[in-house]
Amino acid sequence: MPELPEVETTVNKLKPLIKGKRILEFDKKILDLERRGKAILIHLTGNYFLAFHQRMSGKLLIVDRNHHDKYIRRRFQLSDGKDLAFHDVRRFGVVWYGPAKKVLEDNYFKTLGEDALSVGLRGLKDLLKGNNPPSPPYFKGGKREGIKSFLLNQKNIAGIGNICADEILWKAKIHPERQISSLTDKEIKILWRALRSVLLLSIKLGGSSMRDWLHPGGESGGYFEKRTVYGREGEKCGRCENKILRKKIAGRSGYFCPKCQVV
DNA sequence: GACAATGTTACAGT
DNA sequence: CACTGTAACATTGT
Repeated sequence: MPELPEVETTVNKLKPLIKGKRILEFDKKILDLERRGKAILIHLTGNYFLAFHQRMSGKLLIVDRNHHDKYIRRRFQLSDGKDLAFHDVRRFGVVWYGPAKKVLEDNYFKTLGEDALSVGLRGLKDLLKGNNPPSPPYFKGGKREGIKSFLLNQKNIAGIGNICADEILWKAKIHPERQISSLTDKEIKILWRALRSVLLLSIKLGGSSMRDWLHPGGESGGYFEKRTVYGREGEKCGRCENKILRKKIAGRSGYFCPKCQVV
């Protein structure tokens, strides 16, 4: 499911394909693209934004104008003759269009925490310990909350989804239900490093193409094959002889090694 | 029918 | 009261 690495990949791949082109129906030119959390923001002339959240099954594709598909929910004709298409089987995806200010007033953007790739070790520590200002204005982390639930909450840190959370926690050897208040400074440092390495490796490999997620040009990403725990219930842990468990945590499927991930 | 997924909201429980 | 966890919701292919 599109998480930070997939959205980052989408933006990176889409940028050279559409930057500078015009969107005919809006009569606006595409100035730039950026990722914010798991959303894609397209900056248009006139201080307008076109933005997307892929949620579960959304994909942004560049397609020929005569190419049709029942799951293309929205399409935008570009000045180069191609179409930018929002393909979304599950219809959970969100499309925003309007003045930049209006779009950013949407609850999703308004409550988004600091980006997972921008958070420094210091920042992560402050978040987990509830230090400093009410860090992000909509910060939701509590003392006894489990670490996975904390990482998945976009109001705390933006961009981490279910796959990345499990991969990060396995790498850091931390149990997903570990209470955040019990994490030592040393563990937080390991967690921060694991967070960065998982996200950066996934971006390098073009994200996870599980189910049918694709890059705008139709290529698939290579991270899903490299994953260590997600979806690997019953398989052997990559570090010890134990089997990967699956348990419902924070309302999602959680995969982890009960032996080397410390509660 | 159950399930998988995201992110928001409502609500029961501590 | 403040904080937690859980369930429900939007949807549809498997």
